[in-house]
Amino acid sequence: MDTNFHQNPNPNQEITNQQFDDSLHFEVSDYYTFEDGFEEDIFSKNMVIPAENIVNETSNSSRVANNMLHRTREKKYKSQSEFRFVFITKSNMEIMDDGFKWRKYGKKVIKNSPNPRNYFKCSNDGCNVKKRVERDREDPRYVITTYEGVHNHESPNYVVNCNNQMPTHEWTLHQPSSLSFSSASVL
DNA sequence: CGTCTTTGACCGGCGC
DNA sequence: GCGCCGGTCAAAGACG
Repeated sequence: MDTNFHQNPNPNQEITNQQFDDSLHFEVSDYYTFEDGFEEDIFSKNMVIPAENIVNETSNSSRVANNMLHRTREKKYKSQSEFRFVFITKSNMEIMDDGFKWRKYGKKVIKNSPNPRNYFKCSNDGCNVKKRVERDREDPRYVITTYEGVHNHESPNYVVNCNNQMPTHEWTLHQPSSLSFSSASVL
């Protein structure tokens, strides 16, 4: 499966393994892409967790990922061809700089979840990419971000101030440092 | 004053 | 048909 990195969570910055202040630190735990027919394949095979390549906390992150995937499956999408991308991070921040500018258009309390789900659209004219951000209902240390669609424009060289919570931040991978967003995928 | 967020209302899908 | 639920809209407010 060819997974391009149109959704690299932070395309403007290099991925590093440096240590940072805890308040700026989060870990990339899992991410998944969904393309035509692929979602069904995952479930019929009880899915494979790619996170083994990314973190060493796979037992917990896998559970979180499974919860999300099942929730994702429950949802009916307008078009099977829409690109979907689930990104799970361990972070004390909910709104992270992913290199794009987003406009919040909704917030919803989800049944059986103590944490609300936030809805965003890409601010770029004519770009219909959406994302949903919520904390995992069972382990609020994890932030689950679901991207839907493909940007029809380049990522603006734009640093989001994250509601003044932080000036900017770096993405840090638990391990290994050589992970490439363009090659990792669920297969 | 322009931009962004908040939040209640509304809508459609789905199960019963 | 009805109620529940998640997703979206849009008016009003907040903020710089």
